[in-house]
Order: sequence, then structure tokens, then C-alpha cells
Amino acid sequence: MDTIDEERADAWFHALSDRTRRDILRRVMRGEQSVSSLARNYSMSLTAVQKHVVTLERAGLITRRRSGRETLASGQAGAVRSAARLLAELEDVWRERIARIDDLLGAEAASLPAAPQHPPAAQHRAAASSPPRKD
Amino acid sequence: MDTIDEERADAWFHALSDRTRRDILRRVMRGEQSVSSLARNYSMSLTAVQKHVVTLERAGLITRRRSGRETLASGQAGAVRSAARLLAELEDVWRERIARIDDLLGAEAASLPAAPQHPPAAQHRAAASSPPRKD
DNA sequence: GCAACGCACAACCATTTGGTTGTAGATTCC
DNA sequence: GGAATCTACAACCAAATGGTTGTGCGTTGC
Repeated sequence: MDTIDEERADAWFHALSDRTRRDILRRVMRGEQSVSSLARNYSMSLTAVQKHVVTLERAGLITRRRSGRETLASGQAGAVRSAARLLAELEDVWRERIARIDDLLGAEAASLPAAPQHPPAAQHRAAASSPPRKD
Repeated sequence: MDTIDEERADAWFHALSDRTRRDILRRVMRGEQSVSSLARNYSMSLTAVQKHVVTLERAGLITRRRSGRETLASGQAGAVRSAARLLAELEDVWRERIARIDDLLGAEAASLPAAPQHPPAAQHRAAASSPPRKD
């Protein structure tokens, strides 16, 4: 279901959009951590940290397990990879676009300034093409 | 500055946390699009779409340029790549953790010098989530 | 010239978010 | 057993979010 994927992505990126949660994620990727040991790193209430942990869990980026009186959280590398892959796919789309433009340049006349299209340097979308959009 | 990076990441992931914005990003990665042509794809007001475009621009994920009476947006592959890389680094952290555990297991785990936390010889049920790529 | 188009921006609104405090249930330590 | 620890959860609050409508202004087409 496409919608489900979108909902997952919503949860992933929303969970990642808070710096405290990203920091928590970094820590638990290194190894299991209890909620209170995590909380000691931040200047906010334990409840706030616990909520962040729950948010990360609901996004599938970490898992929680109870051990005695503490709850241990650990990172889910698979989910992190999936989110990364989603962005990588966006990049691929861009590369295809560049490839298309290359094809056009190779076949037809070129009014575009020869631009080195590739990841190495910065962005440089060949905007100069300024399509004669007349409606 | 570390803080600046964090702010960037905040903006990136927040911008990506909305499915409409992700869709807009996908479209403009394929090529420049005017705001109103983008808006035709969604069942919301043009103003709403325009706000999304602005959000994406402020996150640095797209650029806008004025051409006549329309505003053309196009994707910034570099920023998308940076966001993806940030997640990839998280994965790396996880791999290092697995590598450490492997080392410990291979060399008789006794004390954890580098591990400031209590997680006693954490069990790695890691294999469950994804291929333990130890390189 | 003037109507239609494309966009920006302000004002407004309901909902979500990130934070707080307070209460309560398990679990561990002495 | 009793105190301390760790966590969950409810209730509350200010601010941000995602959406709307309305207004205005430069650009384009006839």
C-alpha cells in the first residue's frame, strides 16, 4: 500500500526532525540505553525524554524492551537505512534528469552552458535552459 | 558550528516530514515546475502549495527563481544527498557497534573500558533487523 | 486598456507538538 | 517492610503547523 509507505515516511522524518530525538537515536545506535540514562544528557524533564523515545519507537526507528524497572532502547538500523534509501532514490531521480538533459544535448543543438553534471561539486541545475513558456 | 548543522538538519527533516512536500520535491527533482503547475496535482489551495514550496526552499532542498509571472522551483540534489548522508552516518555508527561487539565476543568480554554505560555485554539481536554488514 | 493569470502575503483557525507538573505502579536496595 | 529508583500516563499550556480566505501587484494575452 502506497499510503502506508507514506505514513511510515511521515513518521520517520517527523521523528528525525527534532534534534533531541536525533541525538537520542545516535546514542541508542551505539548500544542500549535506559530512558533515565538518556535523560541525564539533556536539560529537560525525564517525561519529555520518555516522550521522545516513544515517538522514535512509533516511527520504528528504535525498539524498547523492559528489563526490571528500566526500559532499554536500542536503534533499528534497518529503518534508518530505509529512510536513507528513500532520499537516495530522490537523488537517483535527479541523476536520471541530468542524463536526459545530456541526451538532449547530445542529440540536438545546445544553448546550455557546458556544465559538468555530477555529484562532485555543488548544485548546478542547468537552469539556463529557461524554457520559452508562453501560454 | 555544530548548532548550525543541527538547525539545517531540523529544517531538512521537518520539510521532508510532510508527504505533500515530499511529492513536490520528487516532481521538481525531475525538472523545474511553476508553483501553479505543482498545485494542480493536489486538492488544496494554491496558497497552501506555495507555502510548502517556501518551506522546501528555506530548508535548502529546492531553489526558486522568478520567470515572468511565474516562479519556477527545482530540486537541490546536493542538499538531498547531505540529508541522506546524515542517515548513512547513523548506520555507520551502528556498524561500528556491531564490530565492537564482535571484537568483544572474540576476545572474551570482561570489562568495558570504552563503554560508559551499564548495558552489560549487550546482546545483539541485531541480525533480526538487517544484514550485519561488518566491513 | 483591461481581463485573466501567477504569485506573495496577511489574517485567521483547528490541530499538533514539545514541553511542564503531578500521580501512580513496579522493581530494586537496605 | 520501607525507601529510593525507573517508568508510564494524564492533564495542562504556549508555540508551531497546515490549512483556509481575502487582498494586492506584476505579467501576459487579447
